[in-house]
Amino acid sequence: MQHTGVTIRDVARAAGVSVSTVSRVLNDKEDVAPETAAAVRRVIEELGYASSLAARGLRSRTTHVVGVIVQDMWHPFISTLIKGINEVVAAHSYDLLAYASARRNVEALAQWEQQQVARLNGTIADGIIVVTPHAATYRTAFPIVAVDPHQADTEFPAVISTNRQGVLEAMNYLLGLGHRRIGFITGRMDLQSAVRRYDGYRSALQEAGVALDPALVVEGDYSRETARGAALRLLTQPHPPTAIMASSDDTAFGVYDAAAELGMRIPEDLSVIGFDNIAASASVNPPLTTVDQFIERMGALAAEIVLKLIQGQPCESRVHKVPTQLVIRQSCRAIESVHS
Amino acid sequence: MQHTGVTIRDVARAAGVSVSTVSRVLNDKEDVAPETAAAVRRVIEELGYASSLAARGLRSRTTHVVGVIVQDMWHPFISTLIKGINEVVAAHSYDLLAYASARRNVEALAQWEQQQVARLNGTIADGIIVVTPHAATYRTAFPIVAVDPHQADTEFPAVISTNRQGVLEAMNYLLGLGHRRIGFITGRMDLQSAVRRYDGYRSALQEAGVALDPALVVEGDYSRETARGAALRLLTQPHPPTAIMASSDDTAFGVYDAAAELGMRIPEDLSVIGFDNIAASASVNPPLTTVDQFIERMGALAAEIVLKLIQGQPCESRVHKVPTQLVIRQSCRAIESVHS
DNA sequence: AACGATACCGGCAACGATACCGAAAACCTA
DNA sequence: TAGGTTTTCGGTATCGTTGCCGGTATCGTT
Repeated sequence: MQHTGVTIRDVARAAGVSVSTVSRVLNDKEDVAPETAAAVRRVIEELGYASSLAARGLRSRTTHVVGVIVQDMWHPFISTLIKGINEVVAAHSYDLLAYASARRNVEALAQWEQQQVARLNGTIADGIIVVTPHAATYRTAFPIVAVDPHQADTEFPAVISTNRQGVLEAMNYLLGLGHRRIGFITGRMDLQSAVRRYDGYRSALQEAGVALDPALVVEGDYSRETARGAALRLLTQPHPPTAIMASSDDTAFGVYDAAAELGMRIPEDLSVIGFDNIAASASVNPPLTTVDQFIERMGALAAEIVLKLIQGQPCESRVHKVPTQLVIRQSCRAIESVHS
Repeated sequence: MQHTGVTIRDVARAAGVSVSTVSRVLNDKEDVAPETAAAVRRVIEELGYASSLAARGLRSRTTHVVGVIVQDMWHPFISTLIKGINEVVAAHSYDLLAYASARRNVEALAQWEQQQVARLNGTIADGIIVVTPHAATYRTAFPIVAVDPHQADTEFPAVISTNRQGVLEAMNYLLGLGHRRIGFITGRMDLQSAVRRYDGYRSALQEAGVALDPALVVEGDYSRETARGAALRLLTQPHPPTAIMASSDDTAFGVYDAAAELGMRIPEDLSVIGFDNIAASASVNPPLTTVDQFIERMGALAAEIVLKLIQGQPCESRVHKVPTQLVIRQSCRAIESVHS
């Protein structure tokens, strides 16, 4: 007995039955006498036994576990997403397992994901949700759902929000308030979501007949710190913007930081709009006007799809869009005509 | 071939070698010719193969994975903790696996945890960190570390913060500002941390020679919504407190909500102190004075201990305390003498 | 040329659990 | 009571992987 814990054999021996019988009790099979089952259950409780996830999955190919592959469990977007996933998954009495790998070499992210998928594939989880995947295909016929994938068209179902449309709405709001010089801080441009948000920015300007000034677009990476630097560059140039459209709430917070450093007030001196509507955006000062992308609902939807796939039901459509909605708070202000 | 993905056998067949050889390549063993290894590696990459975590763990009893058992991955405390854990774990090139179970019956939490531990035990993870465990002992000789356990003395190493001391400091700050009627909203009193924070409240009053008024203590559960109700009760009574010590930042936010409803300004009409120093506490309005318990460091410490245990090193002490620190921001104000 | 020492690799068993098959026991039915 | 049916249970193979053992090929040495 090398196993550090209690195995099914220990239970069988203690209960005076065979391993098979214990297994039957564990899985609520028919063929077992009530009193035998009761005795086995008592022993299981006494010994504090639980079947090994690994061994069970290896043999029976079904684990009642949904896996989530992420690069970082801590980021608010991901953690909110997991909340949405967890609720649906728990309601179906599936367990949730989030996996983050240390061995991550940036130049081969797609391969890294493939590895993670293969590692959990079939033996640990019944289905997998991959968050912001780089790859568009995995070598497996396995329930997989992507959330916010890099690639536009994936082989597996994907859940995305209407990124372009969301920014478009926000921009129209700013334009309606009279802003014409609107700065833009991009997200990580290797992400599909960032590209589409930038698309929304450009489309809105075009529709409004405002020429795009390259000096007003700065590249960010969704992080607060990078955004701070980007905002400083935007705001210290000769002809600074009167409003900044940020590609994420974190990015918007970076703008807040920069404004504070420059002694600018929001919204009096500068209007700001974020994207995501993470929890913090309601409680910052001033409360941030932002585009809600219903992250929890995205997670819930992804979970529903993966559970459907697990149960063998086909997935009707490949791309599932979750609509966005502009949440107006207090970080924007109408601009008075500069010449009046 | 029932496996939905690629197995070691597929790799062996494709590379024209035996399964054993592939295994040797995978584990960087000595006895394999460089060109053979290269060929195998090429096939592995072509097929997108990765060894199954389950099978590998089952056979070799070492997985290079640290497991974290939580009830909810979403809560800021837990998610921050995971961030701290992840950094240390990744630095040692271990993978991180967070597990949340759906089958949770509240009356038998300790047994539920035992199940989770047994489930991951040995075959999936090399060591386990249990967050806010209910049980004080598990039936296993396995690297286990607890963070913020319910029980005061556990059989396994535990990481806690100096909860009592933290509240004591905060209270002394409030008392120093002249406050005498200080309300207290407790945490979930079944948690060790909540009890110790309440201890700190009582000790501070006693040391200062202020009698404890039971009307100023209301039970909460660390949640914002419950705290809102609790704060409303505190603030609408005949002789309301001039300051509220909240058992967590979320609790303090609930106090903010209640104050807003009642038209009270913070800190002009009411001083508030929180506990945790989660990210949001710096960006609320006004920025919250709170007790930083260095959640990330707690996670990092837990990870270090569990890695040490995995490597067979003994753990010198059972209880590891992470010191707290009062972070003074703008939610408190000195009280003018009511009679002047 | 013959031998021993390596280097390399394949076969087999085992990890803990479940699926399947068939045997033993218990229960009917006539 | 004999025969048949059902209930209950044990034995065995197997999942994908690695550890161990031993076999073969290659090479250097005298």
